[in-house]
Amino acid sequence: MKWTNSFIPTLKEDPAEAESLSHKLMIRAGLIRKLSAGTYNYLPLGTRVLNKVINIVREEMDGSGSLEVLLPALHPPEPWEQTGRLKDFGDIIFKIKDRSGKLNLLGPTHEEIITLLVSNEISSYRQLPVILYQIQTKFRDEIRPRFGVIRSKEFIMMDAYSFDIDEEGLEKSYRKMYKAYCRIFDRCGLSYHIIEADPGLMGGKGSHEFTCPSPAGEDLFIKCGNCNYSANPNFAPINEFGDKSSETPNSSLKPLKDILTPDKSSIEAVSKFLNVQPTEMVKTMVCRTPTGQIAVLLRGDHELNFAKLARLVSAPVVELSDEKTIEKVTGGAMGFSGPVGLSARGGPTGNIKIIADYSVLEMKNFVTGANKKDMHFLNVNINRDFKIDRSADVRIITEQDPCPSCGKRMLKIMTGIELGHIFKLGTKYSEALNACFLDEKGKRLPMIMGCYGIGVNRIIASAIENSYDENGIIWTNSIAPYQVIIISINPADKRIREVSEKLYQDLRANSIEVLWDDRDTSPGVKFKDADLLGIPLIVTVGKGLKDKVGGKVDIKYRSSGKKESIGVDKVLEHISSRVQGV
RNA sequence: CGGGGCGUAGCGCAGUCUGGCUUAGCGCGCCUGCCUUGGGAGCAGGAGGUCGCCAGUUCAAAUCUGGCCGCCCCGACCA
Repeated sequence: MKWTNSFIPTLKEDPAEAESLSHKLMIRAGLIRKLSAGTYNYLPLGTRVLNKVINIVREEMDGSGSLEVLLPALHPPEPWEQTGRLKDFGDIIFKIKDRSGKLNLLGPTHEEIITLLVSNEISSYRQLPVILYQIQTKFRDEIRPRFGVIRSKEFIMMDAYSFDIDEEGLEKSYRKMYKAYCRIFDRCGLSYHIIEADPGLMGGKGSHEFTCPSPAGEDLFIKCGNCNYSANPNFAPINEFGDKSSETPNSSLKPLKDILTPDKSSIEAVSKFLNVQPTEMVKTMVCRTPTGQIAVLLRGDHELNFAKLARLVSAPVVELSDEKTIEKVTGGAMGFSGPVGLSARGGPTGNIKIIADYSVLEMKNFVTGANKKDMHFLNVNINRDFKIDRSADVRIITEQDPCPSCGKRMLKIMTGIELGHIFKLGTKYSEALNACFLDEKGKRLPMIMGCYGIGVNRIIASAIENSYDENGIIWTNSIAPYQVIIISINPADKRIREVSEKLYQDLRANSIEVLWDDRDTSPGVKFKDADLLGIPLIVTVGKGLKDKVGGKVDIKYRSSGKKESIGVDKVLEHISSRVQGV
């Protein structure tokens, strides 16, 4: 492609609308332009990269034995009602009405639709297993789209779904996808972590996130510096009865005392006011479950992990109670809750359960709310001042905790971009939508499902977040929009034009993707744009042609910055050997 | 949805506090011509703006007031 025939609007300055690095560079290099918050136009260069990524995804999915399909983006609401997810997803789903007034959804994901399809068409164990995938636009009415294409309202997803006759089959399908995902991200040149994760709204029991570390990421994960264990903090168990840093060695139990704390309701405010550390305080969080209210006790500096709590009490969702309920349960104002006296109000072991995080067990003489406005207790102690129903691991892991896998205290909390997520679903959807098969004995059984998603647009943003310098993007060969860019220093010069043209045609004849910057503009502009675009090989045709020994052109490698001069007669072969085998 | 910020030419911004001194500016980009060609050249000429929208205050509004819309950031939320 000749630059003068293309449409590559580059910008000298950072756009005001962009904050994250990949977002700025994608706009500056002419890959994308915003249409509205959370929707983007892909320009020719961006589309080329997108297609490169899609091709890699498709090759690897096909290679894994999965079959490509294409499902509608427009969904009837009924299957979503059947699985309960119309309600669970809530406002995330775009809802539109057709001319007859019937509700339609824009698909945010396709478990329901694919399960319905398979349920109608597959009925025998002989037809299983099967893995179907598609590469298609998804719609999600995000609360806050951000970071350009990293979180947008409309995005391209590769979503795959496996159907098996038993758990063993699911395990095999899951491994296949796991491996295919690794190959896809490897080929795209991304660094990524594979993280044990919580299935969340998808349901099921077991999932892994593929996350690219980046400051523009919204996902937190923990990583062990010793054994490489990675997990979502919401998922990581804390295999320890307490945290040694909070031990109060041998201190005798001091007498319980109340103290006025006017308007000091947060841990931070009380900590300052009473001059005690948050680690010496216990916070009491009143939570609502389908079966009743729970008071959860946590050390002041810890955070409640709702997912763990939900699993503990076998509830689908656990939420914080509202202010009125809290006042009813504790008899005091919100922000001044505490465990002391709860027994009289239905605590152990009446209808209000008290659950203490393990770390609270080792605490002595701590501070809690007094269930009275503007009042706290000092020197509170378990068993002496109140009883608990049970202790458990219900908090979010911190960097100070031991690794769940190796036990060493070398955890780091990192941020990353979630590139892909794979789930073992089980029978949640097949049961709800009646996707069953007959086994060899003629017994009717629900199919065992897995689902697997990749954010295709996020691969592009992540690749840039992974690889750039102060001058622009540095593409890896496999997803670069072009392999080679030819800069003609002065296209009006006859010799330069002829040599450039011949090289351009020769490269094309050899199926090498080449962009020829044939613009009549000053050399600096072309060098800057070439760096900004990040094309791996930059070939400059200019004064090197006057070399005494014979005409030469210059090659610069974008990633290393290394330069070399090559004779005009050898340059085609030279470039071919660099570009092949990518 | 709560908090904060922004909206002036294709892009980046000044002007708004203190209404009139502007025919609404600057840099980049764009168009024409000349010139130049190894790291965002130079000279000359030129095009391009309902100052987000609506209403109000005023002799007078980019500037003050009210409402609305859009965009960005933080939070909550989210596969």
